[in-house]
Amino acid sequence: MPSPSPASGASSPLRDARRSRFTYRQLAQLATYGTTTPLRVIAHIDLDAFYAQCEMVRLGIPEDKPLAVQQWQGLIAINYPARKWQIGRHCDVAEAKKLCPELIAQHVATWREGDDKWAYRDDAAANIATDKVSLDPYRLQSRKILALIKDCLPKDLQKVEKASIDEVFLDLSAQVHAELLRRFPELSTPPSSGDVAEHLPFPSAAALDWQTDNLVVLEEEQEALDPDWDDVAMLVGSEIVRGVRAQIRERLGYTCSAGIANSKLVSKLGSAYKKPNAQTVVRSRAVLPFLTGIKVTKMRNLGGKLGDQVVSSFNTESVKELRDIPLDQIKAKLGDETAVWLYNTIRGVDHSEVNSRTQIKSMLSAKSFRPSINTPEQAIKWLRIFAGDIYSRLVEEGILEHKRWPRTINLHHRHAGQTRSKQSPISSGKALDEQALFNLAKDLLHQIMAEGDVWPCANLSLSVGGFEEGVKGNMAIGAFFKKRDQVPPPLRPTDTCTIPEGRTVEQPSKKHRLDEVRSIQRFFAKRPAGDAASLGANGQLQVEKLSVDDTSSSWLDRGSEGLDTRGPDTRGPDTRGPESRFSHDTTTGPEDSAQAAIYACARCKAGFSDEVSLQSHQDWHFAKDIQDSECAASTPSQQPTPSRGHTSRSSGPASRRGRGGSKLEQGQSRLRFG
DNA sequence: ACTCTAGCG
DNA sequence: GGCGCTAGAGT
Repeated sequence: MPSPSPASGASSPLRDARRSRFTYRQLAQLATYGTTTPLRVIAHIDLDAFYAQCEMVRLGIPEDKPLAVQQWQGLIAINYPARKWQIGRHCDVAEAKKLCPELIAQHVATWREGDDKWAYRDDAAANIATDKVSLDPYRLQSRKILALIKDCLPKDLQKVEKASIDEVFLDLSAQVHAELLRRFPELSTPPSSGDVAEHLPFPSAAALDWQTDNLVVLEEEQEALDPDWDDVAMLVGSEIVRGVRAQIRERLGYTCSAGIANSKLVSKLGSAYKKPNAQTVVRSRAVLPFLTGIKVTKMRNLGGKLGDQVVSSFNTESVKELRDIPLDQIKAKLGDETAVWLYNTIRGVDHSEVNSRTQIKSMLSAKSFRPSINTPEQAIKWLRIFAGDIYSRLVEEGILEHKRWPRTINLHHRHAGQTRSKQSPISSGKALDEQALFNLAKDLLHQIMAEGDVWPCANLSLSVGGFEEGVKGNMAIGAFFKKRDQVPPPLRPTDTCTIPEGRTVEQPSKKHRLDEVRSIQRFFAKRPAGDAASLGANGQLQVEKLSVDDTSSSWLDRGSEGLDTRGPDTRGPDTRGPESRFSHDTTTGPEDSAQAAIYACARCKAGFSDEVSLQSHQDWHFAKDIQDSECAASTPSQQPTPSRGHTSRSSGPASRRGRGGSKLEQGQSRLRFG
């Protein structure tokens, strides 16, 4: 059927059998990180046995050697070679050594009373009474990895959420969007009808090369469907992630696992699917079959009591069976909000946003006392250690440069099973040093002591929180979140701004279309030719045109510079002693390039220094308009709505605790490759 | 300001 | 199973 003439029955030019399922609008929404577009690409990256890897790298231990990280007599991380010996987190050191005599059990670093820095000590395990564990070495590595990840992605097209010390979410939508336009110029042609509801032409690529990715195996019928844009988008995302993982491996020596999917929910399950050192793609057509093989308690936010409640309410932990339960029945058990959330979750529907926030909100330093301590003098010694710990972390947060400032300090105390706390404000006016923190902590302790029984004390913790962003000489907040008639900030590419509806979008602007192109080239230019060919590598010309002066050093020549937001030399106590092999490239902050604005946006008056920036800014308006036009339809799907108000009944035992350690249990779909 | 619960690794 | 950590709701 070479004739390009009208699809027969369908009459509408918008719906044609030879057209994509997806519309121009849905494509455009990628550029603004719209959370409901089916083309969205989210990745979850999870470092393999992170603490253990940190020690392997630090100590220069060959990666096939079994190693575990020890905390007192227990183990808090076990690398994959050691897991072959059945060593798990439930083991203590003695048991583990019995299972595997060659096991290297490396104790975590500790702070020690009377010492002002943490250190790795041979005798730490024997000094539980005087030492407190320090996770600083891992935080430091976590930062470096995060910085590298950000460095691998185009500055203005990245959205990175630090989910924990060893996990990140990436929203790759905008980058994938740019790459799709580059590879498939036909996507840049406006819809012939002029209506963004028109369906896209079908992708010109016939077969997709998934390389080493794991794909969920599907029924033939499903697999036989031609790839549509969601598959292509996913493939591009997967290539990006493979590149990021390769960099982490090459530059820092860490392996990680990744999941690529349409949502945070599914991408996280994907990264856990195959470990270590692998990545799993869950295409949208594979979501339901994929989830079918997964226990409901493995899903995000269902690992705790809520999950137990679900299981006991419906007498199954199978996602497949839960899907057969009508919404009303779920509502009856869990309350409306939670029910709707669950109903969507077990269908892989999750529109939660990737927050481009890599900053922590509070920090805590704590110690459990075994045995309990009994005097103020003892407590005060610990407060000094806590203060030192927290201070060094505050320095890393940029407290010296007033980048971030904690508003409150809090002391918790446990006595006779009861916990009490006191908190007080931290003045933002005066200097905050270790001594000041210590003094505040002592005050709080005195308040607690004045109010009741304190001894014996089983636990003390000091925390600071309520961080505010830099105040001094920094107009960030006021400038960006001021007026109702919100305009996109003209000069800062990665900041978010709220638009009137209260949603946030990121606005690409300024010189960064160029960075973007460059950075995409990084990924695809140095790839074996076969790879791009499978997708039909067009769009090259366009890139050539855009990638003008590439005078700056190639990313390959750079370390993680320019990304870490710390100022120079704000490191904690780190490289100490010969055993410490973490390297610490000192980094410089991002430079501000103030530019003269000679091009103005007609719509919002934002100024730009060159035509390309202006164009890219107008693209943003275009995409945002489309997103806005979609507002009514979009559900602001959210958190699990922790069954607060209506939990009521039978929060019964359920005592599920599946904790079996088996990872790929029951009927999960098999994987096609390795 | 303070307490409590939850979730995760 | 405990510990260290973070977040957020309720009051």
